[in-house]
Amino acid sequence: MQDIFISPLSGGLAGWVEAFPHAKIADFLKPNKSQASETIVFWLHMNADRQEWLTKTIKQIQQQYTQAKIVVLANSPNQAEALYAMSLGVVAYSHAYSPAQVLREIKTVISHGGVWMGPDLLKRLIEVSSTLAGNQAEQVSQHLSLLTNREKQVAIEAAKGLSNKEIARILDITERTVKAHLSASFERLGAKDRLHLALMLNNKS
Amino acid sequence: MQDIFISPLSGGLAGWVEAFPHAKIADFLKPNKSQASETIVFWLHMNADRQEWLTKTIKQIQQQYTQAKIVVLANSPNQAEALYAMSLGVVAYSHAYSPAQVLREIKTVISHGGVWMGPDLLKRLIEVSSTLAGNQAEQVSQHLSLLTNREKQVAIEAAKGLSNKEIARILDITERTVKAHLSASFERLGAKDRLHLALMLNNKS
DNA sequence: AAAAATATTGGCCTGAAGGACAATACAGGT
DNA sequence: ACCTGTATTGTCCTTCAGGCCAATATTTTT
Repeated sequence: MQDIFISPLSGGLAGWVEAFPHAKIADFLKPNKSQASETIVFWLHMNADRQEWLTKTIKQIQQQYTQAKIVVLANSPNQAEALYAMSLGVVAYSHAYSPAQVLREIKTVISHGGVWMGPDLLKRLIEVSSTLAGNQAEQVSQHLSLLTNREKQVAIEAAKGLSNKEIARILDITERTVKAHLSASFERLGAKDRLHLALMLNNKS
Repeated sequence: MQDIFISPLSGGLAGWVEAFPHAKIADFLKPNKSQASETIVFWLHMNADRQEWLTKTIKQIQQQYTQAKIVVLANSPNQAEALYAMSLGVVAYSHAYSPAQVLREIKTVISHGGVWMGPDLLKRLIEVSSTLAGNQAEQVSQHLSLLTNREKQVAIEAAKGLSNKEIARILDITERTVKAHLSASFERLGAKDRLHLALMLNNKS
């Protein structure tokens, strides 16, 4: 799992380098040419005056890397910004000057499908939500994080209602392979068949 | 890091044992005599009719073990219960029959300070908190109005993921009749199979 | 270097799903 | 009485899904 830090500070912050000596550090998002199957963690260094940049960058990443996990490291963390970032699909939000140890913890958490946020933020989220009746929009499930890349692709197509044969065609693999990935997906997600899988991925369970 | 499962089912569920062969399984919380400094993960097996028990047990754990992480594994997960549990300080909420793999993921996440919850719940938390506004009534699909009463009943069950046989049993009709109603439903709604029907009735297409 | 996942494909088999082609019974409206 | 829509069930048949038995190559992790 590769780490890419994006920060206006060339060289990044000391804690980052300490935590991930082999990470790439850039000052802007480079176009994704290679169709890497590997999951990439993007660490976005957020400054109060760069909200527009944050929005744009997150969207770009999500377009170019379906597998990416995005972390926002804020110079001046605040709940509003955290909420905003997480509503865009960011899976962790922390202080830019978090020590290396914390950064590594964050990485462990998100790479196993978890979410990382400060205790205050979590509490706030829960308090507010407990009192309100909410709605839900569309976004694909984080169940997907439990699947491997290929399984994910197959599962997504299956959840759209495609047959194994159709999936095989568009992914250019054998129908047999589709079955294998699907069976593995059922196992991992605890779904009993493709319909249950679809319900899960469509936020119905 | 020690794992303690608390479940009314002696022996616990298979997935737990598979995930954590060395965990203790009890049917009630034992008093803590030793002042262990080690972090303990408590996995509470929740049943719909035991909310009182859940509340009491969580409070006891928090009193006796300052370091404890508490996970709730629910037989019938739902958002309300999840919100309630997390408002008590639970750091993960999942299905009781989650596969071993998921349980291990959860443990990894929480033991590194993360929070684990279903994608629905997270999304709901964020949405509600960030918008704080408009809700939207639970609109049952308008598709259903195209069906006759009996077809409707059958279609709804099918959309939950039940098999023809199961539907036949709960509606007390023959499996053949279920098929007839389903075929009629497909015809009327223009669905090509039960999965598409499910997607339609779940407002996904 | 060794071990563990992941991606790929094969064949075989069972059971479920859904279409084709029916029949019967009952309700309500014309 | 007659027609129409609904509800019910039957048999036969084909296709598909998914489990079980694998094996192999590549990648990732330890």
